[in-house]
Amino acid sequence: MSKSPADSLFENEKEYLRNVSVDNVIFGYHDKELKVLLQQPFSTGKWTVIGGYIKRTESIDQAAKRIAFERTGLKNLYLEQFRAFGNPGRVRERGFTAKKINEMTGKKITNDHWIFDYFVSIGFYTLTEFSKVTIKKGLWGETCKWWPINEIPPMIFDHLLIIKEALKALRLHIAEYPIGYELLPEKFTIPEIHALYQTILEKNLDDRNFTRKLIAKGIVVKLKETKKIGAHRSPYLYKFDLEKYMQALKDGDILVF
Amino acid sequence: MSKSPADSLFENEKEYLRNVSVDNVIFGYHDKELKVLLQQPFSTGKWTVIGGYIKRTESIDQAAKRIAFERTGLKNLYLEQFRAFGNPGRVRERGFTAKKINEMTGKKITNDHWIFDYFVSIGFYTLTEFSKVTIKKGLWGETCKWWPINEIPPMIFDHLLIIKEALKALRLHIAEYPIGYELLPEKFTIPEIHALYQTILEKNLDDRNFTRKLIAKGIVVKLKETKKIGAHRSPYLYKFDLEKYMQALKDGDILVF
DNA sequence: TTTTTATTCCGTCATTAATACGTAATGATA
DNA sequence: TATCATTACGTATTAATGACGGAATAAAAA
Repeated sequence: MSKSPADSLFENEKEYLRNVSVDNVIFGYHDKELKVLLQQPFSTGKWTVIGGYIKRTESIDQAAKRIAFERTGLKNLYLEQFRAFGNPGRVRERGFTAKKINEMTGKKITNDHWIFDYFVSIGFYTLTEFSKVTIKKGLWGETCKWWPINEIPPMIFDHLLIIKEALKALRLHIAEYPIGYELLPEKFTIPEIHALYQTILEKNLDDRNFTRKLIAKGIVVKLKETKKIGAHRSPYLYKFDLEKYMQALKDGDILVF
Repeated sequence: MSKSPADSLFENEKEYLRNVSVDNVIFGYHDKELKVLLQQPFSTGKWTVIGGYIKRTESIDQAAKRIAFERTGLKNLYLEQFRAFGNPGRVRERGFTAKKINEMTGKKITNDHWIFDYFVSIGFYTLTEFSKVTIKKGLWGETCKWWPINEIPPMIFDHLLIIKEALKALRLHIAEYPIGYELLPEKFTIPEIHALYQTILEKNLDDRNFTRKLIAKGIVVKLKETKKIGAHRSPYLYKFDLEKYMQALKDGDILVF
């Protein structure tokens, strides 16, 4: 029988903060598909987002980054905090009792131990190219896979709500800050970036108006080259104007689509 | 020597969650002034926002509401969660040691007890009419008063950052959701609501354009009456169209000023 | 008493932004 | 050879925004 994260938390209880955790909603984009990385830690059939505990020596942002790295292998993921979740309904381990923990770890605790209280979870989200990610198995060999955003399996506790809130936050975010630099190749076509926005916002955007606005903001620059694809006519290639892109990332620049 | 909140937390450690707390930034508006409610819990000279701990039986939203009520006496305050703060720098009680706690409470604990780890704090803000509030002293008789938003005294830990982030969130919020219903009398004048927006946003808004946009949204309705004030000509009175106001509160309705 | 100033109110105009379509050229497919 | 999807460029209408002009009133100042 494999050990669960809660055992580990309990065994290393001096290393982690109590009653607080981090939950990362890791979105992945690739070829007109938006997915979310989920894991199935126990054999309950229920899935969870990529969560973990906070070490007493690290900040919540560092914890989120570490936890995301442990699953995706990606350093420098930008994780945006969007909300905290906390109510008495979200107890970590319904199946656990003081007796069971005593059998498993040899530790004697009472039923009013903090491990039986609920955990407040700080929600973060990020967006990456999912073909770049090699999923790493967790310490307890959990199943872990990408799920399309519209086919989410049964989730534990309030994790479906967490995903929905994260998606809402992501969509609000891209109305003010540009995306694409980590998601598209260095040189990309207008149809590619158009599909990216349409997929994430899940709505059709008039191609002529979309292009006009994007170019008006100055964050994309047209190149002389075209992309040689077998199918159809060769579309022009564009690249981001890094300076303007970073400026817009920093200060925000409302993009209404 | 009065007891500190930490003593109480420690004594009632079965009642509260560990390593998590709530911090409420309570903004108060009255007569063209925006203030924030702060308390000075210990005689350190430093001030804090209105914080407290989360009971294991309540949600974080309920905790925020209870904590705000304990200071202001106001039920039904709407508190909006805006961010969580957590890094190893924000230890609650620098002055406390295991020895000191043992002397004060008789409890024997070690220096790696969770009370010495940092607390993740969930930040909430609210906005009220500060002339409606009768400040209640806390259990430990802390000094508690309203401070103008531009004259914040020295704050503990990252509490100045918490106020600044809350103010940023508040200003973003009123760009999408109406305010005023809890802040203005039932019947109010255009100059009054104009001053409210100008004060909170801390910028001048063209009065003609402001009025035009407000009326275009339909959330205010002109009345036949005028306000009989001694000074100057009698301005018309307006009231909120509650139905449209609540609709805008629910769905959001961008108001660019 | 007359002039000045502050307050409240209503209105205009130029500019910019948003929305909704039209259509031609290309090359793959039927 | 005809059809269709893809890419690209353009325009017309409507709506929103920002910057001003100025009149009427009444209090305050001269």
